[in-house]
Amino acid sequence: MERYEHKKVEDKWRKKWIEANVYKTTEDSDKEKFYILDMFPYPSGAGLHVGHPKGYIATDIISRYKKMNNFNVLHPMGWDAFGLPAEQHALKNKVHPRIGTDENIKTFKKQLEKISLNYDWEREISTTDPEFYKWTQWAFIQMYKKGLVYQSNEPINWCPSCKTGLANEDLENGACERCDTPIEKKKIPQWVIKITDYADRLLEDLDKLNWQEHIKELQRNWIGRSEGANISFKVKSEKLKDEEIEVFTTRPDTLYGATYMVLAPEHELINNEKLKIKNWSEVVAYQKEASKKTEIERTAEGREKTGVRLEGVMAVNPVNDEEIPIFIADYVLADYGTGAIMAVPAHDERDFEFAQKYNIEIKPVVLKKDEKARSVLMGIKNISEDDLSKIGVEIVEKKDDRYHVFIPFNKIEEYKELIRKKMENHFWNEFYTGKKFYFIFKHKDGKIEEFELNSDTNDQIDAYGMTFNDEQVKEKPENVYGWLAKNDFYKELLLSTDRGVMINSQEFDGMDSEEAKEKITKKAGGKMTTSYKLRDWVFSRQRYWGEPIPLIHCDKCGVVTVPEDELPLELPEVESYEPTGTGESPLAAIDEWVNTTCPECGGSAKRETNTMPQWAGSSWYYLRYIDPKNDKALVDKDKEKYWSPVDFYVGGAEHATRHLIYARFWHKFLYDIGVVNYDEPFSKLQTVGLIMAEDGRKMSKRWGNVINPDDVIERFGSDTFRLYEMFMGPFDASIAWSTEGLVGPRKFLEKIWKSYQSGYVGTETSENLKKTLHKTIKKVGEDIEEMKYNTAISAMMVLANQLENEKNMSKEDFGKLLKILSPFAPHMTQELWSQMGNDTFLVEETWPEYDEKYLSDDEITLVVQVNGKVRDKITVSADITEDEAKEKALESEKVQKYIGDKEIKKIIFVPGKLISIVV
RNA sequence: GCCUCGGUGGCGGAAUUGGUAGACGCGUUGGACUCAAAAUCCAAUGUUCGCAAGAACGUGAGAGUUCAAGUCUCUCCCGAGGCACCA
Repeated sequence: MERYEHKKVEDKWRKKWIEANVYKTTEDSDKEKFYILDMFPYPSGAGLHVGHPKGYIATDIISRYKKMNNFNVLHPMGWDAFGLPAEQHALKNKVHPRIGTDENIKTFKKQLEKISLNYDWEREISTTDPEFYKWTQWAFIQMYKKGLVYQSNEPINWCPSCKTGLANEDLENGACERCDTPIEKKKIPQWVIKITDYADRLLEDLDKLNWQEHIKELQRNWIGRSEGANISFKVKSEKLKDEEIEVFTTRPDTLYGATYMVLAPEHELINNEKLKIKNWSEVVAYQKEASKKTEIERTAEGREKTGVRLEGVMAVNPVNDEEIPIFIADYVLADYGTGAIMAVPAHDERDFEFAQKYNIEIKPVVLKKDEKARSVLMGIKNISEDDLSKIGVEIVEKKDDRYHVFIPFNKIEEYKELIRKKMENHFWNEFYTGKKFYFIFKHKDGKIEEFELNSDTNDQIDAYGMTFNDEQVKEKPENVYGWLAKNDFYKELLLSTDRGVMINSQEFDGMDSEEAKEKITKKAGGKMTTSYKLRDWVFSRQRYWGEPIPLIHCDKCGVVTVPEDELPLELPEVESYEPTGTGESPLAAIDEWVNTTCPECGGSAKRETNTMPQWAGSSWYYLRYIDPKNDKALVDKDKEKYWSPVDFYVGGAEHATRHLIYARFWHKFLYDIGVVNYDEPFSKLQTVGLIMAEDGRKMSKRWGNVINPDDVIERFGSDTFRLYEMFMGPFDASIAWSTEGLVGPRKFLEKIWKSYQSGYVGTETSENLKKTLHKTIKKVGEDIEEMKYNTAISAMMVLANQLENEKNMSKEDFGKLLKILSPFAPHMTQELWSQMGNDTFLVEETWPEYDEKYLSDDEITLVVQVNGKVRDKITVSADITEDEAKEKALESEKVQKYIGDKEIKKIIFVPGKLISIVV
């Protein structure tokens, strides 16, 4: 009997497939297309580890499956090869980054070929290839022409270790995503792309994508849309009359509670000399301090808020003309909203903290809706607990001289009556009715006065409150809500961030706060607007190994784009790739490249020396596979129409808010200028789970726990490797590698090999085995479509086990088995297929159909439950009627034992499943 | 703090969407073959009690709905990922 030697089998077929060019994608086909794509890798020096191919194997399986189902499949691969590691390597070894990059690509490709992934290598691309990045530059120029690119001098995120500016997406907790170095703010001129112009579309179009909900949610959060209002406050100082500051707020309903205003330290108005800020030096000192801080220092958890008041300047609240102080504080961010806020300490935790520190008034304007009325009850000498419980009042806290109580809404009148009768003289009681506060004053002589708290009664209540406490009446009355909020029992109602009922807000009192939002905004002369967390895309990098930005600076004409017929603008050779760290790229040192002529006026001009971020090429690479050699256009329109969009995109979840946002943006732009026919690039997205090391940690050179696929393939074979990675568990789960675990899939392959070599094939297939076979055909097809490979493989294992037991199968049926296994284990199945006398390639064969008649069983096992517990299992024919089933179930001795002489109350029959008897 | 997933044997994981919990694989134990070992094959393998037949318990914890809950509802605990001074 011939032994299964994986090496021999796999080498043989790998060679034959390449010779026969079976993976080539044919154009102009009448077949339905299917574009399946992997996120292309960065070819690192370390080569592949076993985690990389997991996604590639999955797409390979789908690709083969779709081909066998008569689809025209596009399944390409390429290289995302610009980036820092190649440059770092070049610096260290004094070779051009291109050399290292090319070597790495070669290694990666060799490794991938060993797995026999059916990529059409004729469509291979690399982002570093000038013929490719020509079109990255071209798209950038189109964006520039459409006004989507602007130069910014705002301070940007700067990584002092990578010596380059970074986009918001490149940060992780305030540090560089690559090297973990804390980010500094640095002022250097930057090219920025207005991705925020697309924020709404990026958000809304998520709804039409067939992506995992969890990834869409990440994008929604990243875009971070919030509805709110822009409202202007007049600014007053000695000299200044007409200046205004606009704030952004999501809570315009709380405008009456705005007791101060805060500007970001970088806010431009501060530098307006007319403000006549009296403590100018203090303000400047604070600005300086703030600019020095790293992102991490600024946002460190638990950090106390700081700020400086602008002395001699006040803002005027547009709805009640109240003058409020203005502060600068770094808890307000310059680049979100308008860089200025109205601070409402009563309904915002940060403002509350700041107000407490700087002793600013806290004025509640929204009363939280509560389930119960509540009160702090004093003067209780004559009030017994019994008195209270009789009318349903619940004591939540008891102190010597007071109760904190909840009052049912329908007992409020009884409660009032009790207070009037039994509260001691010279006390008052206030309680919250669910909508407002109500006061009952009992004077020394027993006279009773009652008030609802509102702006008319506020002063009177405040005055009574004072005299009852034997204090002097104040000259200026206080806000009663303010002193009520000092009591913790009321604080949670008055100082909450929830929606509720308006109070303390003149004509809006009593209104629902949601409803008040728009009305108060209107009264304030503001307008409803939307703000986003998403920032514009900082697009300049001060490094060498990236696409040169195709712009020219001319003294006369300003910034001019490089003429399109001069593209690609190639990276020049340079002596030193070393980043300068000054904010200039290494390209700035090459005079003969930098100095050029202006394409508009012909005068002398200088080239832009920054390069593009690594995300540029990957934002559109998937389009180039459709038409990789086209030198007239980014992609041919007809070809694009046929192949786009990508039907299935597979890659790591870590790209959810980076690559996948940039690519969607880039694609929408290309759609807007008519280059592509669809406004979303990837209709279905599936994320791959990580493969962890055997020790449960991430695979990393640092831990020395990396598993190289070459070693695995050498020992177990590529087919086993492929099967194992798919069998490990759910595709998107991250699971630890187990070398022991490889034995299972290997044994499974050997079982099938042996079944053939032992002569089990060629005779009859039993009825039973036929049933399993057809059920398996159905299941494997369905599971592939849903990427449930682990269960597909286990179903085939069941089939193989049964074949081994029965030792008989027809040639035709065994062929079907080989076909459904072939996407998973292409080499061994192909060898057996050929040994059976076939001279075709399995990948070019047709996927077998299952026969409905084998899917249902004639006899089934019916579970019999008594009171919900399984007591017996009876074998019956599949089409048994309810009455027959009941009769049979009751005949069972075991069942009778549990029924005994008890009365049968109910019998439930679930066809094909169970019968449940309730006694 | 907020958002999104998860929690099932010694381990990776199944479970037709409310209907036999633990498929399939690994590991472990026993047996066959062998001078022996490896490989292979057969059998057992959730826990507890029991010689056995069998019984009870069992899907993070607690309650609830139901004839029936891993699956639905509520409360809580733990873990992973993401966001985080975003007004």
